[in-house]
Formats: sequence, C-alpha cells, structure tokens
Amino acid sequence: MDDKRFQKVAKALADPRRFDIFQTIATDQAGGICSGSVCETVEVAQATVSHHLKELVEADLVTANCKGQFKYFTPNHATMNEYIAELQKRLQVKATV
Amino acid sequence: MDDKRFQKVAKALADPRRFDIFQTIATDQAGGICSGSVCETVEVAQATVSHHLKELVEADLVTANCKGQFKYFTPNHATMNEYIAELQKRLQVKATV
DNA sequence: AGAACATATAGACAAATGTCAATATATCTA
DNA sequence: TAGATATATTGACATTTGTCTATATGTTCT
Repeated sequence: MDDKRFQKVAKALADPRRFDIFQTIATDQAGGICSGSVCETVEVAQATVSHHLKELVEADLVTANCKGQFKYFTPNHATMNEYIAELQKRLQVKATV
Repeated sequence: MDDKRFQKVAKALADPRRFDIFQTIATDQAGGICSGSVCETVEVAQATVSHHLKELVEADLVTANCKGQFKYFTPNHATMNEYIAELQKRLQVKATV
C-alpha cells in the first residue's frame, strides 16, 4: 500500500462521525445500505453525509453501487485488512492473532 | 478501548508527519530515542516536533522517559495492538493472521 | 554563578476540514 | 409531462490543526 492511499485511509478513519458512518456500513447485514438509510443513523445534514460517503469511497473503504435513484454502499474489508497490515509492517508491530 | 482514546489514536495516526515521527520511534532499535534525534529525522521546527510528541504521548502511542535534560521516547506497542483489535471489533473485520 | 544545551510553552497565522442551507441533477411514478 | 424522491454540488462559514518565531523553563558543565 503506497503512502498516498495509506494516508487517505488514516484520514478517513480519523473523524468520529465519518467513522460512525463507516461502522454502520461495515456492520450492515443486509448486503448494502443506501445513503438515505445512513442519513437516518447520524445527526448531520444530508449534504454532510454525502461528503463523508465520498471520502470513504475515495479511500476505498467502501464501494458504491448505484441502483436507480439509490446508491448502496458495502464495506471493502480488503482495504481495511491492507491498512492494518501496513500499520503492523511500518510500525513493526506483530500481528494480534 | 473507550471512544475517547480510540479517536485520540486515530487522530494521532492521521497526520503524515506525526506518523513519520511515530514510525521513527517505533522502529528505533536503541531502546529509546530523544527529542533532539527525532528533530534530525524530520524537516519541521523543534516546537512542531515537541507538539507532535505530546500528541503521541497523550494518545499513549509512545511513552516518555526523562533522563536529565533529555527525554527519551519508546513505542507503546500495546496501544497499537489495542487500537487494531478495536478496529477489527468495531468493523467486524477478521484478524489478518 | 554563568554559559551552553534540551525541551516546553505562548501566541500568531494559514491551511485544512466539517458543517450547513440552497440548489442542481437524476430517477421514478402517477 | 409533472411532481415526488434520492443524491450531488456549490458556496459560505466556523473550528480545528499544523506550523512558525520567540521566549521560558529546566539541566549540565566549567
């Protein structure tokens, strides 16, 4: 994982509200959650949610899937695993399990 | 790991220069690196390094050890492991190894 | 005690960032 | 085609944050 993506992910995870949104998407059991549903889980304006979702997509932490007027988001676990692996590598921390 | 510490760590890792400093401390083989040595590895003013070191200490990512006029820093791998474990728990990502 | 060195703090500043209201764009349905 | 709904974009604003210079505090050594 190159520096640019590494930093992008770190930044994406650093804002509490954005992390909440990410967590909502990551733990969703329905195979995709749309923007509107995300909005209902957090107390910020729709424009703000849209902005955070964009950041998460750009960090490749989530994947967007358009279906008509809706946009569904699914977690990209591979990116998280890569990020964690990169942290461990750069900091010479042993894997936790 | 409670919310407050979790966010503190995430923020601490999010700035590129601060991460560089953390990485320098984490990969140090000499059992402690002092502020002055950290300053030599990065291209910012001493005051800025001092500020970043403080943030790392407050996030409990590194531990400071005063010896006379010097201050030695060592990585706190436990915190990183806790942070990674917390990420995996909150995001329901399986351990990487 | 006084000079030299290591680190911390204060205060100022610019850039980045999270937020919102308003509006635009796109899609669906009656 | 019109109206309703879902999401994106624009532009503005306040806050946060990384950075610096200057200075303070604390330590060592002559």
